[in-house]
Amino acid sequence: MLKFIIENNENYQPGLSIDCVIFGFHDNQLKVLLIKVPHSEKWSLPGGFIPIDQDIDTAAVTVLNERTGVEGIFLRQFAAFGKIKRNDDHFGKEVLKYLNIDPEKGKWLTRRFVTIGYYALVDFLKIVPNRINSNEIIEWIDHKEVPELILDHKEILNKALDTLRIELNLMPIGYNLLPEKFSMPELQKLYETILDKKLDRRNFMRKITNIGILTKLDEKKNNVAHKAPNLYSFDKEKYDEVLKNGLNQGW
Amino acid sequence: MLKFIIENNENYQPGLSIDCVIFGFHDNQLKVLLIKVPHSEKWSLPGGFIPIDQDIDTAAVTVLNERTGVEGIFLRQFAAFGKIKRNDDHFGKEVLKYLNIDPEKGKWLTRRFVTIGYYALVDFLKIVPNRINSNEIIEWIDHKEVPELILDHKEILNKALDTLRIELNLMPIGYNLLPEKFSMPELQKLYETILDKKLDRRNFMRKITNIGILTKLDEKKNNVAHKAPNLYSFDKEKYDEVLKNGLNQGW
DNA sequence: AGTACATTGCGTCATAATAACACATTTGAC
DNA sequence: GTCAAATGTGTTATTATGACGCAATGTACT
Repeated sequence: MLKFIIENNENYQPGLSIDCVIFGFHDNQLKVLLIKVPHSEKWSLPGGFIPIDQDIDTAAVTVLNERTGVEGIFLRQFAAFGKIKRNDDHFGKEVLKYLNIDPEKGKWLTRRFVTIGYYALVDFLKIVPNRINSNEIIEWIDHKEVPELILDHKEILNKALDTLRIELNLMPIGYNLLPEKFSMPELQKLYETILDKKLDRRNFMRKITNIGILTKLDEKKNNVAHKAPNLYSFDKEKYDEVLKNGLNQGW
Repeated sequence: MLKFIIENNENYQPGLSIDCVIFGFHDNQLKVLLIKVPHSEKWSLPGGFIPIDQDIDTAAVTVLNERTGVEGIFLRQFAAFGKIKRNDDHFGKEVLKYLNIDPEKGKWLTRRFVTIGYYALVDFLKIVPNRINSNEIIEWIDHKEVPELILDHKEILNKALDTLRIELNLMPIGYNLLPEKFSMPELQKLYETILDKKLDRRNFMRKITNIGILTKLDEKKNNVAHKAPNLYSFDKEKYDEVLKNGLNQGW
C-alpha cells in the first residue's frame, strides 16, 4: 500500500479506483465481504487501484486478490461513481498521516477519485479470505447488518444489490453460491434473501424447475429436522446456456 | 479543446473521459449522433473530459453540450471501458500533432484513458445539433450505417444498444423520442427498430395499452396513405410512475 | 363511380404462465 | 402414538401471450 502510494504517478491509473462488492450466502444470510483498516473506525469494501498495464476488468480481479486473497472469480462491472465530494480531503489526509507520507507527495490521493464498482456472487465456503495485510481485518458480514462504511461505499453496496436484483430476472444464479448438492428450500431461501421477499414454495419450485437448469438427484439431505428434502445439482451445460441467452425476452 | 489539453492537469480529471451515445428516432430509423473531427478520417461519439469540480453525471451533460449544443437531456450511465490498448499511442500523437502541441506537454493524452459511457434517447426533431466547433461535423447517422469509428467507439455504441434493448423490458420508452401526438404504428416501429425485430401489430397494441401509460386522443393522423390511424399521447404522470417502479417484476 | 389494395381497429382462440391454495407424506420431538 | 413442521404433488382461477380472422377505412387507379 505504501509502496503503491509513492509510486502511484507512474504505475497506476490516476484518479481512478476499483471497489468490489462480494456477495456470499451462508446460514440463509446474504453476506458481504468487508475490510477494516486500522486508520479508520469504519469498514470498507475491498478496493484498490488500477495498474496502468491492466484492463480494468483484469485490474478488478487483481485488486480483489491483493486485498483479500480471493482468486479466480468472475467480477461484473455495474457502475462508476464519481461525485465530486465522494472522497473528501479529510479521508485522504487521514491515510497520508497514518502512513507517514509527505502530504505533498501524496497530494493526488486527496483529490476526487472516480471508482468503478464490480460485484460477484461466490461460494461462501470456498472463499477463505486470507489476511494479506496483518493489520487489516477481513470479514463476511450479513448485508442487513453492515455497519457504517467509508466514503460512499454504502451507496456502492446498495447499487450492487439493486443490480443483482434486476439481473435475477435476466439470468439464473446460485451456481457459485450454493454447495454442489442443495435442496429446493435452500435455493429458494437464496432467492428470498436477495430479493428480501417471501416466495410461494410450490410456485417457486415449478418456475425454477421449468428453466431446465436443475438435475434432481436420487438422494435426500440428511441430518435435518422434519421431512428430508430431495437434493438437486445444477446442470452446468444448460445453466451456461441460459446464462448466455437470458431468461425472459419480454418483447 | 486546445486550451483544455494544455490546462488538463489542473482542471480536469486525469485519465478519464466520457463518451455519449445519443439515440434519436426519425423516418423509422434509429439514429446516432456522431461527430467527425478534421484530424481523423473516422467518426466518433461525442465525448470529452471531466471537469474536476463536476460530478461525472453532470460532466456527461456538460461534455455533450460542449460538443453538440444539445441541452437538458437525461443521460444514463451504462458502462466503463478501460482496456489497456483502447486508446493507442498513435491516436494521441495524431491529435497532438494536429493541434501543434509539444508532445511532452500533452504526454498524458497518449496514455490509457478509461472512458465512461452514457446514453440517451432524444427527440430527433427537438435536437438541432449546433456546430460549436466550425471544423467539426455533427450528424445524425442511421445506426445501421454507422461507419468506422475511432478507438473502441463502435464497441461502446454496441454496448449502449444492448443496454437499451434490455431496459426496454424494464421500463417504458418513447416519451422523448416521439412527437407529443403519435400513432400506434409509430410507437410500434420505434420498438421494432430498437429491437431489430418484427412485432405483431395486434399483440403489441394490447400489451402497450395494458401498461396504462397511453391516452387515446379523439383525433386521427392526417395526410397519410390508407386508413388514418388514431393518435395517442403519453400520460406523463402514469409514465413516470411506471418508470420508477419498472415493468416486469419477474420473481 | 367503382374496384383493388394497403392499413387500421377490434376481435377470437388455444396455450402458457402465474397466483393462490389443498392435501397427503415424511420426520423429529414430546 | 400423536403432534407439529416441513416437503412433494397436486388443483383451480386468472391473466398473459402468440397466432390468427375479418370488417372498416381511406388511397390509388381505371
